[in-house]
Amino acid sequence: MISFQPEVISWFAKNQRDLPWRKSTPWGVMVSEFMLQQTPVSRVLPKWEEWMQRWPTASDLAKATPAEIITAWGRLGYPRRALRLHECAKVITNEFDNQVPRNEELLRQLPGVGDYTAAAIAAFAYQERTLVLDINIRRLFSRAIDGEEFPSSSPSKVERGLRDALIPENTAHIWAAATMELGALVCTSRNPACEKCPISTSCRWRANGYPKSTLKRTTQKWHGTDRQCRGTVIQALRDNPSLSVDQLKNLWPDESQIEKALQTLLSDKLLACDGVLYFLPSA
DNA sequence: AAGGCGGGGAA
DNA sequence: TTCCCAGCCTT
Repeated sequence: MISFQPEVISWFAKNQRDLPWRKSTPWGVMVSEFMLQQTPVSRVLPKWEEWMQRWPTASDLAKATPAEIITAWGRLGYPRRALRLHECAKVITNEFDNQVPRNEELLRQLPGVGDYTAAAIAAFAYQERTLVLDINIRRLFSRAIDGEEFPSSSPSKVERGLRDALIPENTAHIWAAATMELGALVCTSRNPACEKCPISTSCRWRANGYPKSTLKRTTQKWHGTDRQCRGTVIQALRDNPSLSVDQLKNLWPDESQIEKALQTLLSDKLLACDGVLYFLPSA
């Protein structure tokens, strides 16, 4: 049944991108995985270089302040990832002798590390045999094997079992990187480049005539008023980092929404001190 | 199982 | 405008 592994591996050997975290330390791998959660490679590249220069190991980052870290995170998005990575750095420094854990179950306990990230770090930093299922890999298999345009919203037990059975014995980490790369560069979400695909002749989705997915797309982002209110606060603080809470309340008709927005923002990108709010990226 | 969380670039 | 991105965490 599984005869397409050699094609994928040799395609990867010839076509893989030269990504800096592929020849970095385990900590470098970990930083990249956090930055890459829901963020495209192209936007992560410069920021990763900057962080590795500034904080080469976990203990270096552990010494930084949240304000410095959020500032350095800049506009990568989902700033809570930066704070969770900071927490990871402290745990690694204090409990793991400044070494990123190799064990998947141990990694999984760290803040901000879910099933994917734990498997990815173990595989890419330590060449462990883990089941790596990111959106690229899931989409590739969904099409090639299941004949479905898109995978379900999250991996089921059945999916995990089927994909696990495909992992080669001694080169699991290469298999993970190769399938991920194929999904990212060829078997893309929109306009896949099937003419460049090394396994197109055995692709079930292609054989079936590329049926459109009937599955409901994953959560549509909706910019509700809560979100707009937060955006207003952030913009105001970018211009003037020392606005007080009272001044902010004049920016929005509904005072309670401002309070709600601040409650959300205070957990990651704002700091409060003596009734004045500081927007960390400009601190 | 569903919904929230950022931001920028491509379609 | 909508869609997409090497997900995670809390109801």
